[in-house]
This record gives sequence, structure tokens and C-alpha cells, in this order.
Amino acid sequence: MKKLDRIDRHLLALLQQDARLTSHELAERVGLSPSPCARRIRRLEQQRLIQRYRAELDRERLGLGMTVFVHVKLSRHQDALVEAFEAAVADMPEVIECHTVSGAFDYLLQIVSADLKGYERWVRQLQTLPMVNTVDSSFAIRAVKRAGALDLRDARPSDDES
Amino acid sequence: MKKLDRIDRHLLALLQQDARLTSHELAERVGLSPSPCARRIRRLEQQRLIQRYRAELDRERLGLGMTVFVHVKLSRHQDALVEAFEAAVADMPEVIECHTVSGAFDYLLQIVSADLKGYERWVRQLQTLPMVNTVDSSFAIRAVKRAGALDLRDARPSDDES
DNA sequence: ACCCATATTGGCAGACCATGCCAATATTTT
DNA sequence: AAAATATTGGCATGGTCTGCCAATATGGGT
Repeated sequence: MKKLDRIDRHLLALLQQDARLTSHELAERVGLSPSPCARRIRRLEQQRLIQRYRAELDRERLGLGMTVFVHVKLSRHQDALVEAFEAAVADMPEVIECHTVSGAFDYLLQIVSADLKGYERWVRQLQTLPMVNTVDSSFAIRAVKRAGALDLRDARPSDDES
Repeated sequence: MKKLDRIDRHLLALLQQDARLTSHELAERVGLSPSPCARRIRRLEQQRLIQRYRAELDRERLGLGMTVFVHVKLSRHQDALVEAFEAAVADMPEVIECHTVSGAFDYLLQIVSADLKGYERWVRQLQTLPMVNTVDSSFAIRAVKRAGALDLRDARPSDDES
């Protein structure tokens, strides 16, 4: 697999900020002509370094201004229960993000809902899962930085298949 | 401001998953013809319900597989210091997300770096800020769900200006 | 129930952008 | 230095978007 050069990194950085830039605009900014520029982008897509393109919506304007970070501990850690928990969580549309984490808790989740009522509905639903032990809610008061772009300075593609 | 109808919600949901769908493809899926479809999308953009379009990169493949959740407490909460902290954090490219939160800590941050060494560099940098009291790191072991789409069932646009 | 005002729709023409090839240039290897 | 390889830049083609039009659907008022 090829190493990323300065231009590839530049393209990724630009597309991270605005996926609607045309090949011509991108070409100007990185100092290339549109053709090789489009080609490099196609390669980045095929290498899956670019996963997908998506529209980013405004939560506040959509009336989905409530963000909650939830720490969860399970009571039993048998494989089947862990998998059931993760599958259930992945299927809940209110769950924007979920990671297993080190430390005092097993999972950290980010929940988005319209209001407290919606959040309570979700928590109730979560509590019905039998392997859930503790649920610790921390409400987001204000977003200082949201959906920041990845810092590509240290990025080096791992050699996977195509 | 107009209320969102079923088609608007459907369009937002589709574009959240794939911003590269053409007007024609979108039109088919929502049961409309391309023209009004494109028009509705333009309106959603002008209303800023669609904030922007961005390319989503693959952290693992880029060699940026380390995600850390960091709880921060400040020692002094004078306005100037709080603002200085937030400005500093917003300017750090390793910081993907930062929220003020309720509970035992003041801030919850998501950090992405290539490896532990990169993370340590960032923590050191953070510790140089004089108003920082405690820094509590929780390493992400595995992502169960990442960048989930917003659930639009309860979405109702807040009446802002255009 | 009717009619009018408004908003939305569907299709078409022109401009824009992306894709696939070509020869030409730069880079690397032997 | 010479050959092989990879990358570049430009052009023609095809697809997509944009701005208008008349036609249809929607909603309000009498």
C-alpha cells in the first residue's frame, strides 16, 4: 500500500471539511490539475481511507438539542450477554456512539434526544436489559467543539487489502 | 419556518447515510421527481438544517486507531480562564469533540491519536494549561457504534431566522 | 360546496462537473 | 545513462445539477 504524500493528506483534510468541493476547486487548492486530483480521490476511496460521504445535520435547529453521555456497567460479562447488549445498543437510534472503555465503567455512550422526556424513554428501555448493572448519566451543557476533523499529521495507512 | 413533512425527514435520513445520492436516486426513494427533490434539499440547506457535507475517514486504516475519552476538571472557574481553556482545546487538532458536562467533571473530551506516544504528547500539552486541575483518561477499547445517524422521529425545526 | 390565492410539482434546456482515454512528463530501477 | 514504471494534464463524452415554464395540488374564505 502506498504511503500518503502531502497532496493526499491535503485532499483528505479538504474533503473532511467540505465534501462538495469540485475536482477543479480541489485541484487549485492542492496545486494540481483536476484529472490527477480526481484520480487520487478515487484511490483514497478504493483504499477505504474515505469511508463515506455524509450530510451533517444541525441538532439544535432540528430540535434535538439534548446530548447525554452515559456510562454503563454490566453485571454479568458472559459473551452472549455482552453481545446481546451491544446489539441492542447498536439498534437504538438515540445512540449516536458507543465504545467499550477502560476504567471504572464498561461502556461510554453518547445519546441524542429532543428533550428529557425522550431521554427518559430511552433510559427506561435500556434498563429493561437484564445484564445492565449501573447507568450513569452526564448531561452535555454546551458543545465546545463538535465533530472535529481528524488530525492527519501522524496518519500512515495500515497495509490492508485493497 | 415550515414544519418537516415525511419527505423532508426521509431526505435528511438518506443524506445522512450517503451524501452522494443523486437527485434522481433520492427522488425514486422518496417517491417524487428530481426537481422538487432538489428544491427541498436546497431549502434544507438554506435553513441550515443540513450544516455541511463531509467525507468520513477511516481512523483505523489511517493509523489513527487510538481514541481516548478525557474528563477534565478546572481548578479556577473565572470567565477569562474558562474561555482560555476552551479556546486552547478547540485549537488542538487531536481534540475531536469537547463538551461541558454536568456531574463530577467540567469537560468531557474525545481525543484521537496514532498511538500512546501521540496521546502523551497531547496530555502534556494540556497539562501546561494552568487552570487545568484533574485529567482523567478512559481509553476506548472498541467502537460498538460510531457516528450514528440522528434519529429524526422527534425532530421539529426550531424557528430561527433563515 | 365553490372559487381564488398560494405553494408545490414535473419536465425541459443550458451550464457545470465527472469519467475514461491519450500522449507527455517526471520518477525510480537496473 | 537507459529503460521501465508511475504520474500528470488535457480533451471528448456522458451524466448531473440549475433555473425556468406550465400544470397540478393545497388551503382559506365566503
